[in-house]
Amino acid sequence: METPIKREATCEQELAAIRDSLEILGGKWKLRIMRYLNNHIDEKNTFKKIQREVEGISAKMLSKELRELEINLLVTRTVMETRPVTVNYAMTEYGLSVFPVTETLVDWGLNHREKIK
Amino acid sequence: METPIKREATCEQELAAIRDSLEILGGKWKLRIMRYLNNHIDEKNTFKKIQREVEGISAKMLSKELRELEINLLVTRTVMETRPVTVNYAMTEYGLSVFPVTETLVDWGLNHREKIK
DNA sequence: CGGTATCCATGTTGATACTG
DNA sequence: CAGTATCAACATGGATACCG
Repeated sequence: METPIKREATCEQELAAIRDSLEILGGKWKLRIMRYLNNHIDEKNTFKKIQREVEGISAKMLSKELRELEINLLVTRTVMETRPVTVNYAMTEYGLSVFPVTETLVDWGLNHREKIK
Repeated sequence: METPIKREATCEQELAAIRDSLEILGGKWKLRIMRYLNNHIDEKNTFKKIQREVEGISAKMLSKELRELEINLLVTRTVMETRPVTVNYAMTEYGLSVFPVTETLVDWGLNHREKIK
């Protein structure tokens, strides 16, 4: 179990933290990619396969988004020495930590839809 | 106390709910405006005053964002019959429900910054 | 005061073609 | 297969001027 950390943050730091979170959760594709990977944990998820299954994404965007997810330690990239080469992507343990956050967004969003209808 | 509601949602509905949440939390200004209003509950928060205090926002954007917040029932707009007319904005009770959600974004963001540094 | 209208700079995304 | 390069389209936001 993790040690609970007492945090103090200024208003500006909080806004920066929110920006950081939204940079990952707020874009058009990152969450879709991560949700796909998370629902296909036991499979080999190659670049092509992800592109087929994440509806509408271009190679350019998929490449860019996967690179950013990797830099943020949310996703691993593994080059398989097949012929031709394939590359495998998977969520990291740490990456799974985004899903509880998205749950709160889902809950608020569903409730909000009820509220304003 | 509210009745807990058991929700079932498809993947697409969940993504739509997240989009709804992010439309409000994810933009550049809405959260700053709401945080400002929430920290100045006992004051008259006129258009001009908000524009002065929310750093860098233009009248165009402030007008647009406030209108969207009002439509989403997060903020009230009250025209005061002073001369000249002033308009007063305030968080609604319901609007306060965004702050627990932002807290989870702050927590994840702060933790993430530690993680990747 | 509380906005709206207009025009413009910028960044983000898509389409297509191409490479190792 | 797994990308990159290039160009075009579009959305977002800012600056300025103006109105009731």
